Amino acid sequence: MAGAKTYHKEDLRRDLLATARDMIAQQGYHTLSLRGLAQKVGVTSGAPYHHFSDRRALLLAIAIEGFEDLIRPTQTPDILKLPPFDRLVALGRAYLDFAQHQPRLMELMYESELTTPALAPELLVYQRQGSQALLDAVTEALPANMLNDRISRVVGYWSTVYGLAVLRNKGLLQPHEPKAVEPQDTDHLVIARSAKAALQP
Amino acid sequence: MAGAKTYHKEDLRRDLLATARDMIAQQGYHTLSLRGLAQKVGVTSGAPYHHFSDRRALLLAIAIEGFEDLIRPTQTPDILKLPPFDRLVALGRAYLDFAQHQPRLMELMYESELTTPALAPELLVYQRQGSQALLDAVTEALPANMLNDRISRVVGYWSTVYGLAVLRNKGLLQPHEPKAVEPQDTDHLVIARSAKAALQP
DNA sequence: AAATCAATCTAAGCGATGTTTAGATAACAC
DNA sequence: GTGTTATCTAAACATCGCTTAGATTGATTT
Repeated sequence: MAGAKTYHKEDLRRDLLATARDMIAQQGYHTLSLRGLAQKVGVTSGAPYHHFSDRRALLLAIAIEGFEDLIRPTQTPDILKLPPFDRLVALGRAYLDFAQHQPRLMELMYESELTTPALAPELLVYQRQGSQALLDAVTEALPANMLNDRISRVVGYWSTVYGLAVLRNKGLLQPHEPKAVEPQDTDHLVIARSAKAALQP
Repeated sequence: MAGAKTYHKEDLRRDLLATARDMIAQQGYHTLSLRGLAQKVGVTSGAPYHHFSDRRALLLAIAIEGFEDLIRPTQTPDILKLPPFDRLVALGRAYLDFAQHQPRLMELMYESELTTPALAPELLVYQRQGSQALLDAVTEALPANMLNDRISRVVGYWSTVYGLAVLRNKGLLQPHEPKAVEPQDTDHLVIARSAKAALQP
């Protein structure tokens, strides 16, 4: 009897994740309480502990879902078949799009107590995977005579993309700009320029 | 009788700030509890509320102290008298040095619940002030024929510096680098390159 | 100098939270 | 059907932020 109100919930774990994700998308992970979540799902406060060892584990699961959503588009044939330079620009834009549409999720993925001071080791893997496609594209786009300078160029491009994504969400990109040009309009300029800077001598 | 153990503490507010700053520097702001702090200072749990309206206010005071430490070196004559290009590189390095030496404080200043989702408006002023010297230097260093492209160049340089500072603290700059060149060694390379990229056509 | 007053602290408690435990209920295997 | 296991409820515990009432101190006033 799917959907009927039973004592046993059909799939409480999935309900918890989906509802928590919605709540986080609205008000951030800080204010999410397991008790409030349980109440919203219609279950007592002890029930979630049969599906997650603690609050941290639930947040971790949601963060990992977020990374999968972030990484998936970077592995499509559409992206992979692009020439290296076009690919790294496309990846940068994809990263920025994700950050712009899921700002609260980004906080959970990169700035939450899951990552600092004691990082969940599982999450570090995903954090690195999240930028790997970007880094590979820079390396592949580099002419052979610059490969020895590879690291600083990779670091430079990745830093620019991440900094741009985060600072925009924090509202720190228009400090006292009177004729405020929207950063969205300058994204591709910044990305293209830093991509060029990563490749040119 | 300074230092004598009196009922009235000499300057509890200062003690609380100093001790809290130490605790945050060690384990981050997440795990800081007012009760634990009060106990460490040797006072009951209600005492801090005579000096700070709530936990948030104490964290805010510490964050603001941090911004003052971050901003002060950017306003010295030594820095201000540098030519624009040298100045913006020096400012970038100063920013990175601060982040490297105070990683937990950086989290409080830029990634804590003070800043998201409901930002303390006082803090936004300091956050913007923290990058203002950087932005000014880029603008001043720009030749007249590029001023119309000013915003994207300023945004690009600031994003690179911030991204580099934060990603290094998160350990996200050496993903699977076998012969791991320390990011410290590439800082000036990255900064100099992004500074150049911000200025050149 | 004595009395008054405001500031600061303690002691105790409230409400909310994360988490655990014991026991009831439902789904399922045999 | 019977027994087993997973899942939920109900209740409780510890901790935390924060408030209140009252005690103690230092300063001010007279």
